[in-house]
Amino acid sequence: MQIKTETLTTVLTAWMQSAFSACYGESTDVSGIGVVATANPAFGDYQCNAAMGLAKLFKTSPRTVADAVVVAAPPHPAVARLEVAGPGFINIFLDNAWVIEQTAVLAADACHGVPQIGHGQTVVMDYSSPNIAKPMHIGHIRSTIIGNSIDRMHRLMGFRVIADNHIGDWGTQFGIIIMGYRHFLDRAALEQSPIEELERVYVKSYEKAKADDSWMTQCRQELVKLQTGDPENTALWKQFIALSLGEFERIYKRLDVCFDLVRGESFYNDRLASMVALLQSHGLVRESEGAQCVFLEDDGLPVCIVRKSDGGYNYATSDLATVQSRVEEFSPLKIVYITDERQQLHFKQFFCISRKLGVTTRLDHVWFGLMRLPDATFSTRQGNVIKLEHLLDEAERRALDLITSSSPDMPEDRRRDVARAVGIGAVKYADLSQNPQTTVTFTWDKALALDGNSGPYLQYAYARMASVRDKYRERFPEGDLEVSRLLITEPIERELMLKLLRFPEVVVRAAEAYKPSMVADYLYDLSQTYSSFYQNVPFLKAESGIRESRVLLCDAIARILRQGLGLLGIETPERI
RNA sequence: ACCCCCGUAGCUCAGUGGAUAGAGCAACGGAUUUCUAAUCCGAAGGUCGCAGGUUCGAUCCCUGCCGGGGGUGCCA
Repeated sequence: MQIKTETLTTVLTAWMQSAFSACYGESTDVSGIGVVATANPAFGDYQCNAAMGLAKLFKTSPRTVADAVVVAAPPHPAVARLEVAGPGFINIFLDNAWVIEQTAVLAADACHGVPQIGHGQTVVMDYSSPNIAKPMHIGHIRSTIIGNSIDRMHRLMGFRVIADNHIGDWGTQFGIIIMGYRHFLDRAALEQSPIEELERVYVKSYEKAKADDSWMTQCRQELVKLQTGDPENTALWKQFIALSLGEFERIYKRLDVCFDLVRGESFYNDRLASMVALLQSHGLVRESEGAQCVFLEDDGLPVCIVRKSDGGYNYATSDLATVQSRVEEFSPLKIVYITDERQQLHFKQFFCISRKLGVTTRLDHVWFGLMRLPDATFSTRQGNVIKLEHLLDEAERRALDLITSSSPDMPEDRRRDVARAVGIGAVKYADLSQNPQTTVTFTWDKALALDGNSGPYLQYAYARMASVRDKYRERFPEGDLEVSRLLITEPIERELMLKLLRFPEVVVRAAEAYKPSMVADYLYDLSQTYSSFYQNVPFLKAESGIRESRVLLCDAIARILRQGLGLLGIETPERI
């Protein structure tokens, strides 16, 4: 079986490069010559701007270069004509029959033209990674949602993805929690809401530790007992994990996020000592103030502690051991970490040390900006956190209100189901449509927007497409879309087809840039154009032939929109 | 002190080394006997933080400055 790896842009780029070669000889370096979609249809569909840059090299004018390339370009089935414009732009006009044919091919393809560039390769994705004994709040949604979307994009491109939820189940906080649990626990509250109660005792114990040195010392002792296998503390620790995972799982189910592995940091505990030994054998470790350190000043990075003066290990060591384990077990092409921006230095350090140990696997850190509240930075201790479940509940409630008023005839259970999809879709889209690297200022109205540039706008557009298809079947039972073909009778139909043909490269570029927002942007733009089409051009009332073409186009857009929203983890109800 | 992000319409944000910088919200004027008005159409809104530089061409790349956020050896 042949694996598709091309997109429209790569096809046109290769062709344009061959035209330059034909014109200026095989020895000319054409690797920098590219093709981009035009901003204005007056300038064609795609354009090549290379003539301007190369004119100096060829010691002639840009227009002369462009004219020569246009003449030398071999015929291509996709290209109707070329035009030289302005200072030396080469404008490419695609052939209508080819556009129609490719749209039909794209719509029928299971992956909708997305190239299978990951075929036969494995990627490990490390995202979400909440800490045990702490509730998930709105700050945790970004890693989960962004990571999951990047995960989905890679799967669509044919990668085997190992999504690993690297739970924070080890570390100094457990001494504090154990002390809190022993002294402050309210059993009834634990029954009611386990994580909230665990967090409460943690915060109380933490406050006491800050003020009371002897309490802090006892916390450390409990931690040491846990780390040395004390049965009682180990049992407590396991209980904390079980309680937390149960609550996390409930949220993941609502968000439709699932992992292939849930391995906490503790999974790698027995590798920590040997990891430090390995670092030592590479001559990377030096003792400083009682701690084992890797100095990275030659790489322009601050020192990294791999074993504390008390003999404990910290997260750099743990992450190094985790890489080692993942490389051994999965032989991945790359390992991708999705965390907030505060961890950039940590990842630079441990990636650097990994390379010194000879790890050649590509390691990528995808970071995103913090979530803030309009008036304050929010933190657990200030008590101004918004729990993730509260956000999701509120989203579904608002969506239900809207559906109840706009579709009063819909049965109750169905209305709830749609409200769930729309509410969760609104929350996800609000996050994914923004450039990940900017700080998000959380507001309820933005996170739960149901109109304008929002998840529900896209879902609504989809529901209308589905409705068109169903209405067609209802009113024209004798019609056969299978044997009908696409036509271009209005400029907006061609515009829509060209947008559909861009879907594969949007997915590839978004995945490579780790930016789901690029997919969101594309889908919103597509949906806007569709809405205009829908509003201004009759489908079912058009004459036979044109009617079938428009219904087919509508169906093609629906398929792409459904797949695209799927990449964002957003459902597409058939009715809203 | 140093390092990393951000600064675009009143507000929230897209955007790309290319031709006339775009959406949403808010505000203004229209459209519903019609395929779902959660929509569409129109008008309005900009020294792309400031100043230099590179380039045929810079909002985008480089340097400096100003403003905001984050980080910097024993938390993760």
